[in-house]
Amino acid sequence: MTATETTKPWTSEMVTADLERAIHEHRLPPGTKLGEDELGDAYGISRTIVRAALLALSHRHLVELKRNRGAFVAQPSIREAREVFEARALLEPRTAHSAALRMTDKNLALLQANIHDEHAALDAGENGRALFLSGQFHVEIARIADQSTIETFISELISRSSLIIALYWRRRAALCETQAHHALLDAFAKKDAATAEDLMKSHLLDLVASLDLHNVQQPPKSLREALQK
Amino acid sequence: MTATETTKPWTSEMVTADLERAIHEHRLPPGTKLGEDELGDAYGISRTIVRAALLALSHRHLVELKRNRGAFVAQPSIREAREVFEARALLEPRTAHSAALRMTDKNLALLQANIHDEHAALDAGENGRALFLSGQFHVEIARIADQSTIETFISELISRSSLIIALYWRRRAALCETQAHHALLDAFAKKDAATAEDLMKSHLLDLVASLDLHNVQQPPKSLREALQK
DNA sequence: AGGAACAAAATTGTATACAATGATGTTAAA
DNA sequence: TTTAACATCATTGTATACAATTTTGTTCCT
Repeated sequence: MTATETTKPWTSEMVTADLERAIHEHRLPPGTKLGEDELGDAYGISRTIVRAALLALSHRHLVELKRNRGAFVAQPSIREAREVFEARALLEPRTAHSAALRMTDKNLALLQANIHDEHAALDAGENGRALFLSGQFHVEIARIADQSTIETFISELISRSSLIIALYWRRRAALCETQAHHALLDAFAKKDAATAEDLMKSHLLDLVASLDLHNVQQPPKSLREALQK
Repeated sequence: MTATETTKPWTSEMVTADLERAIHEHRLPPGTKLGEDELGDAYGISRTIVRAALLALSHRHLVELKRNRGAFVAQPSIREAREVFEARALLEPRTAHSAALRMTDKNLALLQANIHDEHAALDAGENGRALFLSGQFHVEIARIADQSTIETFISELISRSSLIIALYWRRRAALCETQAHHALLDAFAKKDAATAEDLMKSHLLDLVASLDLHNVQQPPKSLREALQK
């Protein structure tokens, strides 16, 4: 895990953020059991704090709590995957539009730095970190649009998308999203809101298209049901 | 409160739902202190469960947790109020569109029953219940659209809207939303998706217009700041 | 051996004890 | 009387003990 015992006094919010990032970066793959004692030992805290963090993550649909069974990194179904991208399609293009109108040089530089860091991570073979940064690009846009409510939703959807990518990604080619992000950056630089909105819309469509959301075998609801013929 | 001691074994989810409804119906107005012992006594459970419920409500922005101070029913700022309706404007019209396409007679009957119940509640002077039902109409549409992810978001936004109405409602006239809901129902009956989308869009605009989101005195961040001249 | 019944262990669910923090009230000095 | 320091009280924060449940392992019977 990320923590040793005697570093700092972890709050439940810090643990939540730490776990969310680990999930987002695929260091904790879908289905991973998150034992309370185990996590408590890792962070040097009691189960009380761990449970608060797991509860928070479950509210964000990043962790599934099974009564009397424990917490597991979520495994979004194909159905859920489609829904997540439907929601993103409703929220993100219009938010990119707003962001373009409010874009400042400073914000532009932030987005540029993000793309740069993602490149660096990819070159260093840190795919998880690259994926995280790629997601942050989208969250950053919502922040620039100055819509914290929508930002919260998008942030959750981005993290869930990372789980979806872990499960349903099919293109073996490296995530060529940087191209799309570059194009968005250009539109932002010109404060071209309409173009930014369109680019975001197609970017999301490309993302969905890069997934295999059809016949992949789904996790069976019950073993019994799965095994009878 | 709603509970006596020896009724049933309340789970944290049940307590969360019960409190959310009480907030939604304005039985717990914005700013109300939600003491842990007090709630625990009311439901006949320990603070452990209460804290889980309060945590859940805080994640939905219906309760504000102040460290070492306790939990309070949220008091959304004007800024937040605008954001909530911005988010609704992005999500709900398109969702109404989808719902119209998938509308069945059974779902139509459900919506009709909802409107009927709201009328009955209004006639009985149960304004809180009417407000709740009015919100449920919107959530129901998302459910009919078969978009559970978006439904979760809309459900949260609806509850937050109830807090916003409690704080910023200005028309003294009764909530004449039923007209808008009736019009929507007609569009749904005809499976007229485009009209449903338009009606939802203007319905939300009307709602915002019925609020006073301008010069109302906002809760000061600090007393000091508020009192120096 | 195969399988059912039972026993043991591990893990989560809940309540509670204690610590930490903040609010309130009182006293004493100026 | 004012005000600061202190003491008391109430409430939340965290850890832990115990109960409930599930899982795993063992034994015994067929």
